[in-house]
Amino acid sequence: MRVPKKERQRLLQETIEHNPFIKDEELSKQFSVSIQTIRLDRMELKIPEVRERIKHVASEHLDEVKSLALSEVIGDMIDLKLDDSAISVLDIEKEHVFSRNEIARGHVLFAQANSLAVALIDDELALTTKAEIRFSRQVHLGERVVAKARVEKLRRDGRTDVTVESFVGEECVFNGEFTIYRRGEEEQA
Amino acid sequence: MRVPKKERQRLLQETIEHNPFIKDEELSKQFSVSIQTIRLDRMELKIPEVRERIKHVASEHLDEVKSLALSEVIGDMIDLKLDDSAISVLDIEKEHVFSRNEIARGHVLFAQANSLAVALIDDELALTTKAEIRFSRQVHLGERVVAKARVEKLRRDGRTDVTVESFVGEECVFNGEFTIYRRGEEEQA
DNA sequence: AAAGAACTTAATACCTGGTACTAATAGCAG
DNA sequence: CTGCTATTAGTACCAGGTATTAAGTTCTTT
Repeated sequence: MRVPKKERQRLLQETIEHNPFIKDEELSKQFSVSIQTIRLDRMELKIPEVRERIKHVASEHLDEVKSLALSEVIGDMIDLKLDDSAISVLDIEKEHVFSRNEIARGHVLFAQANSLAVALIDDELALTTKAEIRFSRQVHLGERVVAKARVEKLRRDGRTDVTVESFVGEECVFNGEFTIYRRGEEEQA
Repeated sequence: MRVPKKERQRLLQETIEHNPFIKDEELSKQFSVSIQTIRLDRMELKIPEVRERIKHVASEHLDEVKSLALSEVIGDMIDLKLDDSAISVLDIEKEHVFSRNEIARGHVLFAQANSLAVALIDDELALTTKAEIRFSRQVHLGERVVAKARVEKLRRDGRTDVTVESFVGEECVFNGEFTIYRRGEEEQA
C-alpha cells in the first residue's frame, strides 16, 4: 500500500497527468499519506493546484477550436494565384501520425493536396471528382511538407485538371493528379 | 453605460458564452452594476459559477481527446476480416463539410477509405503508396456513408491491392483502388 | 402624491480547495 | 545519541464563490 517517496512521486505525476481533475484529498487517500505530503510532493514536482490544472486543460481546448476552424484549408496557404498555382505548408504534428511509428497518415497528405487543389479554383462550387496519387516517401513527425499545385488544363465541360507535388526539403514525398468539378454562380441549383 | 435588466441579461449570457473564464467581479464592472446583481442574474439564467464553467469546458476537451484517439480509423469499423475484407460507417457531420454548401469534403471520404484499407492489412507496418479514386456523387451533411474494402491481390513484393467502395444507401458515392505497402515485425528498421 | 411591486445593493456567515509557514514527530544511519 | 530525511499537524490566510436577510431605490399604477 505504502511506497517509497521516489516511487510515489512518479506515480503521482502519472496519476495527475491522466486525470488532472483529481484533488489532493483523493490523492492522499490513494497513496495512504497525509494531504500535506501530497502538497510537498506537488511543490517538488512543480505541479500546480487542481483549479490551475483544469484551467490549463480548458484553455488548450479553446486554442484547438480556433485551429480547427482554420483547417478549412489543411496547412497554411502561402501563395495563391487563382486558376493558376498555389502553395501551402503543413507541419506534421502528433495528430497527423500513426502513434506506433510516427509516420504521417496518407490521408493527411491527401487532405493538404486536395484542399489546395480545390482552393485554387476560382468558382462558387468546386469539388474533387477524381484523383490519382502516389506516396513516394514516408513523412515523419516534425517534418514540414510544402505542397505545390498547378492548373494543367481548363476543360470546356467545367472540369479542371490540377497536379500537386509535395516536398520535404528537396525530396518529393507525394504527387497527384486531381480532376476538379466546378460551377459558377449563375448555374446554381 | 447602464442598460435595462432584460438587455443586460442577454448580454451577460453572450459574454459568458464566448468567455467562460470571466469572473463576477469583472462582469459587474463591465455592466456597471453591483456584484450581487450579477449573481442574481446568473441565478435567474441558471449560469453556474466560473469554476464550474471552466470545469465544463475542460471536460468537453477530454471527451474530444478520446474521440480523436478513436479516429485512428475514421468512421466506425463494423466488420473486419484481416487480409480479406472490412466495413466501416461514417456519419457526415458539420466538421466534415464545406460550410457554404454542406457538401462533404473530398478528403473526408478519402480518409475513411484509406484508413479502412490500411486497417485491413495484418502486419506491423502498413502504408499507402498509391491510390486511384473517383467521387461519383456529392455527399451531404447528415448522410451515412458505408465503406466496403476488399483485398484484391497479395503481391510477392510486399504490396497489397485493395479496392474500396463507399455507399449512401444503394448509391455508390466513392470508389478507389489502393496499393498498400506492408512490412512484418522481423524486418523492422 | 401614496402604495406597491420590481429591481438593486449591502452585509454577513459559510464553503472548497487550496497557499504559506511553523513546528512537532517518526525512522533510520553513522 | 546525534543528525538527517520524511512525514504529519496546525494555524492563518486567500479567491471566488453560495445562501440568506435586510435595506434601499426606481418605476408604475392607481
